[in-house]
Amino acid sequence: MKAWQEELLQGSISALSEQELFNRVARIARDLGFDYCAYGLRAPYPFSQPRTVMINNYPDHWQARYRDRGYLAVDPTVQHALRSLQPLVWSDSLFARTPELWEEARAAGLAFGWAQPCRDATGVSGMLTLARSAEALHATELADKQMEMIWLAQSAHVGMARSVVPRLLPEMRAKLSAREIEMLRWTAEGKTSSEIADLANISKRTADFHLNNATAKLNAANKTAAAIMAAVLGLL
Amino acid sequence: MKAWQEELLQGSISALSEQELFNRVARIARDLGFDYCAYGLRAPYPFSQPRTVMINNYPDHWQARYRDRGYLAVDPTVQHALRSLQPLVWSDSLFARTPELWEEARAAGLAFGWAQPCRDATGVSGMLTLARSAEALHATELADKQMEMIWLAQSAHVGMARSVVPRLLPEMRAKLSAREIEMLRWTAEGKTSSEIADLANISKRTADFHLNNATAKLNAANKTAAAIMAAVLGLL
DNA sequence: AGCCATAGTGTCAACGTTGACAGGCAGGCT
DNA sequence: AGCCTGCCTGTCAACGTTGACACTATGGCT
Repeated sequence: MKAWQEELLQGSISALSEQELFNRVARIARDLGFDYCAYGLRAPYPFSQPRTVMINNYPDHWQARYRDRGYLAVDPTVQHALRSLQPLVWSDSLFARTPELWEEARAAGLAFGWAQPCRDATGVSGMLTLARSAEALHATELADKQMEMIWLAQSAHVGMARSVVPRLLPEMRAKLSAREIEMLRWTAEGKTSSEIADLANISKRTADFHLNNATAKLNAANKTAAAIMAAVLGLL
Repeated sequence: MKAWQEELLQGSISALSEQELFNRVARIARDLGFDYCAYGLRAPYPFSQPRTVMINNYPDHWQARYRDRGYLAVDPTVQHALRSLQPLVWSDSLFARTPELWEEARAAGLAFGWAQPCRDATGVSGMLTLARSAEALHATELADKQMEMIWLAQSAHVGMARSVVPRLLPEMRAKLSAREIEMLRWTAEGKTSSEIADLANISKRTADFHLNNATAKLNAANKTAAAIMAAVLGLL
C-alpha cells in the first residue's frame, strides 16, 4: 500500500499524461480487487450540457453503448456524485429507474461496483468507480477499503484535473484585475452598477467599464454570466 | 484504526451534535499523534464576508486572539483550502507574509501542523487541521498518515455539514420548480428573458414570472443573484 | 520614449429588467 | 367543491444594462 502512494504521488506531481495516470489508478484498483475502474470529471458549466471527460477500462462495446444511448445523463451514480461526497454501492434499488442501463452493464461484466465522488475548488466534480464481474461487495470489504478509496479518488482527481481542467475550462486562465473581481463580487450579491459605484466610490460608468472588461475576459455573454462563471470557478 | 471508522461513521450517520462529532474527530487526531485539531467550514456566500464556522480544541486565548485580530481573513492555510484539495504542511515560508500570526500560533503551542481541505456539492469548503507543539512533521509521517487524514477530513466534513449547512445556508431548503430551475439555468448562461422565452417556447412574460418566483424563494435581490445562488449551491 | 495594463470619466440610444396591475387553466389534496 | 400550486399570459412605467463614441492619467516594462 505504501508502494502505491509513492508511485501515484510521484506520478501526479510530475505531470503524467492522463492515460498514464489512469493506468496507475487502474493498477491500484486491481490490487484492491477490482478489474474495472473509471474516472469521470465534469466541469461546472455550461449548465445545460456541462463538459465532461471520462476515462475507463470497461469493455469497448460497453463504453460505446454508454455513449450512444446517452446513459451519462441518467446514470444514477453520476447523479449521486453531483450531490454528495459519500461513497455509493451499486444496487438494484439504485438502478430501479434505469433498468436497461443496469442490465446492460451487468451483461458487460459490470456487476458489482462502488463509486467515490470528489469535488474541487474550481467546481469540477469527479467520480472514481471501481467494479468487477464476480464477488459481491459486502460491508466488511467496504469498511476495509474506504480509506484507500477516498484517497485514490482524490489523488486521481487532483492528477486528472491538472491536465484536464485547463482544456475543459480555458476561462480559468483569465487574469481578472482586483477591481474587476470586486465589481463581479458585488454583482454576484445582486447589486446594480450604481449601487456598486457608491460602494466602491467610483462613478457608475467606471463600474460598468470594469464589468465590461471582466465579461470580455471570461468570454461571457453578459455580466450575469460573467459573475456566475467567476463565482463557480472560485474566482470571487 | 478500524475501531475509529466504525465509531465515526456510526456517529455521523446518526446525527450527533457538532461538539460530539468534533470530540470524536479530536480523539482520532490524538491517536494520530496530534494534540490539537480544528475543523472549519465556509459557506460559498455572501461573497464579501462568507459565513464561516470553526470548531477546535486550541487554547482559549489563541482562539480569542485569532478571532479578535481577524486572522481568518489572512491565514494562508485558509487561503490554500479555498483553492486546492492538497494537504498543506505548516512552514516558515507559508507564513512569510503573516509573521505575527505564525509567531503567536507557535507561542500558543501550535508549532507543527498540517491541513487537509475538502469541498462538497453545495459549494461549502472545509479544512481539517491537525497540530501539536513538539516533534516536527517529516515526510515519512505525512506519507504514513495521509490516507487517514483525507478520510478523517472528509468524514468530519460530511458530519459537520449535515448539521451546519442548514443553519448556514437556509436558502438550500428552497424548493424550486422545474421551470424555475430551467429559467435560472438559461439565465446563468447569459440568456435574456426573451431569448429564454424562445428557447422554452413560452412568452417573455412567463419567463420573467418564473424568474421572479425563483428570486423570491431564494431571497435574492435580483435574478442575477438568484442564478448565482442556485449555481453555487448546485441547484442547476 | 513608446507600449501596455489598469483605472478612471462622460454621453446617448437601444435594449433588458423589475414591479405592480390583472387574469386563466390544469392537476393534486381535503 | 374549494383550495393550493405550478404554470401560463398581458400591459405599462421606472429603472438598469450594454455598446459605441471619446478622453485622461498612472505605473511597470522594454
